[in-house]
Amino acid sequence: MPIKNSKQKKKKKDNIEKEPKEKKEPAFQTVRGMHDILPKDEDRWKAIWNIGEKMSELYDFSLIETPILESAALFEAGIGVGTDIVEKEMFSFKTKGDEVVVLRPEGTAPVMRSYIQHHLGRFSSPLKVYYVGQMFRYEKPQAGRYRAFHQWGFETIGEGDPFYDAQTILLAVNFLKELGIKNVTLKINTVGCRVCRPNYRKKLLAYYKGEKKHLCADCLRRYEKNPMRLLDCKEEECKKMREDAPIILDHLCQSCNGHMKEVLELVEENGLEYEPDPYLVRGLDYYNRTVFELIAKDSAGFALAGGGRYDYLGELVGGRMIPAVGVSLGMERLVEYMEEKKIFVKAKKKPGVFFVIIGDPAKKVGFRLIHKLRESNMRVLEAVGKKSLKAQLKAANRAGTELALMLGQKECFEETVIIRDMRTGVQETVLAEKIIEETKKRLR
RNA sequence: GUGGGCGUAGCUCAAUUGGUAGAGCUCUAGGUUGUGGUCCUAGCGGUUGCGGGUUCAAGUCCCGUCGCUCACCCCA
Repeated sequence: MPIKNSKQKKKKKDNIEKEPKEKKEPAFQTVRGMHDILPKDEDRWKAIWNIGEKMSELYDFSLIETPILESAALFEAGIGVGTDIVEKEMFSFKTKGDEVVVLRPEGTAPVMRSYIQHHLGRFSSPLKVYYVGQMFRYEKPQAGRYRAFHQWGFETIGEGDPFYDAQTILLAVNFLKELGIKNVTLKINTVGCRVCRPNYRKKLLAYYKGEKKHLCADCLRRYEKNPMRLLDCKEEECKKMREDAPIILDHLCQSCNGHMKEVLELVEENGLEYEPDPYLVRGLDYYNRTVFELIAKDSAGFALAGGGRYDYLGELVGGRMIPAVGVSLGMERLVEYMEEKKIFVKAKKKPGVFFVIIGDPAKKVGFRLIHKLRESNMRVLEAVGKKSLKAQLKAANRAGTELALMLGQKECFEETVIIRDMRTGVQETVLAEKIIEETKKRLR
C-alpha cells in the first residue's frame, strides 16, 4: 500500500498542535462593486497618470479637485431627476446633521459647482481644468462597470466656440493614442438645443405614436419619459422602426446646424475620422449640441471615453447660462483594454541599485550608506529580512537592478563596499566613502 | 433592478457513477562556509466562498447567502 507523504505529515502535525483550534476570522473583502488597484497594475495606472498630466500641460489644462461628497441636490438639478443615474444609481445618505449627501456619480456637475462658487471665470476665460478621481454609481457590477471607478476628465468652461468642442475631442483621441490605443472609433452626434430639440421631439413622438403597439416594453416607457432614447433600443423590431424615424440632423435650428458643421470641419481638419451616429444620445440631461463617444474598434461594447457640450448645466445648478464642453475617460476601462490587448507600457522608474547586507554586524553601516545613497537621489532596493547572501542576490535578480552593492563584516572592517554588475557578474571593491560617485559612474 | 453561468492552495487548474483533496507556477529553505538568473530536493499553503439540509459518507446533490461573470437596463 502506497504511503501518502503529505497525509502522514499532516497527521503528525495535527497531533502536535492539537489545541490551537482557532475560530474563523471574518475575512473582510471589498464592498460589492469596489476593487483594489494592485501593484501588478502599477505600470498601466501610472502610464495613464503620466500621460494625463502630459496632455493637460500640452493643452493647458489646470488641476481642479472637488470633494467626493457633494449635496445630492447638485446632481438632481444638474444631471436631471429623470435620468437613471439620479433615479437609481446614487450612493446617497443622510449625515448626522440631516444633510442629504451623495458620493459623486460624475465629475462635471461638481466642477461647474466649483466654477460658480469660486467665480473661476475670473481666474481665466475660458477656464480649462482637468480632474481625476473616483466616481460612484450604484449599479450591478459587470465587466468594465464598477460601483467605484476612476475618471479622468477635461472641462472647458465659459466658451461656446465649436473650436473647443473639436479640441476636447482631439485631446481625448490623442490621450488614447499616447497610451497605445489607436484603433478607436469616434462616434459623434448633436442633440440640438432648446430651440430645435422640442421640435424634433414632437416629430419623433408623432412618428412613433402610430407604431406604439410594435414597441417593446422598455420603449413604451421611453416614449413617455425620454423619447430620444427610442432610437437607442437593441430590439430588432424597434431597430427596424427607427430606420424611417426622423433624425435630429434634419431638424436642427440654424445655429445648432452651423455649430455641428464647424465642429465636424475642425475634426476633419485634424485628419480625424469620425462616424456620425444619429442614434447616439447620452443619458445626462445637461448635454446640448455636440455629444461623442470613443469606442475601441476591436473590443465589443462600451465607450472608453465620452463627453459633449453642456451649455445649460450652469443654469441648472447656478442660475445662469455658462457655455462649456468636456470629456471624461474611464480609467478602469483603459487599463482593462490595455491588458486585454497586451499593450505594455514601461514604468518610468529610475534605474536602481540593490543593497545587500550580509550578517547583522553590517546592518548599522549598511543602514547609514543606504540613507546616504537615497539622499543623493538614488533609488535603493533592499531585502534585509532575508539572511543569506544568496537569497538577497536572488531578490536583486528578480528586481532587475543593474547593480548590487554588497556589504559584509569584512567590508565594514575595511570601510569598503563591493559593487557587483548583475549582468556580467563582475565585482569591484571600492571605498565606502566613495560609494556615491562610484555607483553613479557605473549606472550608465 | 430582471434573467443565465460560475466559486477547489497566492495564481492557473485536476479530482472516476457522492467514498472526507492533488498538480504546475509562485513563495521559503537547503544542495554551495559570503555570490543571483539553470538544475535537484524539501517545506509553507485548503474545515473545497460562507451557512444549513439530504446521506453511513458531500468538492460532487438540494436550499439560502455572499462574491464574480454574461445578457438586459444604463453608462466611463
